[in-house]
Amino acid sequence: MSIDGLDGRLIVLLAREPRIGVLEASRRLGVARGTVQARLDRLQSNGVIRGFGPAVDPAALGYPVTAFATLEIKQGQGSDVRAHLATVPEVLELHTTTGQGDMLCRLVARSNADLQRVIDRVVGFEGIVRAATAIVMENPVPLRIIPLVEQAAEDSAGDAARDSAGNPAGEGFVRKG
Amino acid sequence: MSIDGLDGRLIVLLAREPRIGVLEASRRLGVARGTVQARLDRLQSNGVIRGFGPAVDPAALGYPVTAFATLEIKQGQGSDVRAHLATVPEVLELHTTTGQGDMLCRLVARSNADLQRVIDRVVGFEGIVRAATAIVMENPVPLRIIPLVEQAAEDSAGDAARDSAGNPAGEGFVRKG
DNA sequence: GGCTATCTGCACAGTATGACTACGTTTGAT
DNA sequence: ATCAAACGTAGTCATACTGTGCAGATAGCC
Repeated sequence: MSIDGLDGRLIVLLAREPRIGVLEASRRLGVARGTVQARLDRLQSNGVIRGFGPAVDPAALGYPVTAFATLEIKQGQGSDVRAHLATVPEVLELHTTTGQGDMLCRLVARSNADLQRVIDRVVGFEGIVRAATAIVMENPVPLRIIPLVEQAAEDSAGDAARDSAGNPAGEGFVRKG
Repeated sequence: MSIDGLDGRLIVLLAREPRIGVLEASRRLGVARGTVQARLDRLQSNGVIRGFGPAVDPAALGYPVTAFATLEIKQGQGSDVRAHLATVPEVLELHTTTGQGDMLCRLVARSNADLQRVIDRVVGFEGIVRAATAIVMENPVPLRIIPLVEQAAEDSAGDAARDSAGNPAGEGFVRKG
C-alpha cells in the first residue's frame, strides 16, 4: 500500500519521460531491469499506477473553457442525476461532496457561449434544484502528482530500517561497481 | 486543431489499452503502421496528446481523502498565494475562477484528521481571507476524456467532405481486403 | 493537367521485451 | 544459531516492436 524510495523515483521518472522503456528506466535508476519490471508489476497490481493512458488536453481538442459547477440535488434524486451527468460528454468528472447532498462537477465547453449550452444540458434535469458555476480563468497548478509521490516515498523512508531498498542515499545497495 | 474519426478511434483505443504499441494499434484500426505513427506524432505536436505518463491513484498512495477548497484571496495577493499553494504536495491542482478573485483547489489527505493539517497549511498564509472546504464522498464520474474525444471526432466528421480520413462509416477508405 | 497531402506496403537494422535461471543478501521466525 | 521467504542482480534466450526510408496509389485542390 505504500511506496519506497525506488518506487517513488521510478514513478517520477516515468512521469517526466513517459517514452522511456523498462530497460532505459533501469539504467537511469541504477538497478537491474528485472527489478524495474517487478516494481512496475507490483505498482500496477497495487493500483498505485492505474495505467499509462494518453493525457488528452481538452483545450487542444477545441474545448478551451473549463468550469466547475456546484449542484444542489433534490432529496433522493442523486442516482438519477449521476446517470444523467454521465451521459454528458462535457462533464469530465463528478463528485458528491459534503454539504446538503451537493455535487461538484468539472465541465468543459467550446466557448463561453457554448458553456451556456452545456450548463443548460447539465441542469436540464428534474432532480437538480440549483447550480452555481465558476468559470476557470487560470490554472496556476495543473493536475499533478509528482510532489505527492515524492512525499509518499519520503514518508516511507522513515520506516527505512525495515527496508534496505528504501535507500534514501540512493547508492547504498549498489554492491558492485 | 481538431481531430477526425481515425484520430478519435486511436485515442480511445490507447486510452482503453495503453499497453499496445503502434503496430498493434495499426492492426486494430485497420490502417498501416506508418499512418498510426504519423497520427500519433501529429497529435502529440498539436498538444492534443500531452504524454503517456502513469496515472497514479492518490488513494493507493495512502491519500484516500479528496476535498475541494474554495479560497477567497486578498486583493493583489494572488501570485503569492499561488506560489504558496504550489509548494504544498497535497494540492493536486489549483484554478483561479470567476467570482471575486477566488481560487478553487483540489486537495488530498491521509485521513479526515490529516485533512485538517493540510487545510491549516493551505490557509496558513496571509493572503487568504477565507476558505470553504467540501470533502468528496463519492466519485460517480472519475476524470474521463473518452466521451469528449468521441464527440470531438464526430463533430469533425460533419466537415468530412474535406477529409476522406474522417471516415464516419469506419470502413470506406480500406481499399484492399 | 499538375500539385500536394495522405495512406499503403515493404524493407532494414537496432533494440526492447517477457520469461527464465542461478545466486547472494536481508529480514524475520523458529 | 539456523532456516525459509522475499528481494535484487546478472545473465541468457527467442520473439517482437521501433524508427526510418522508400516507391506507388489515391483523393482533393488550383
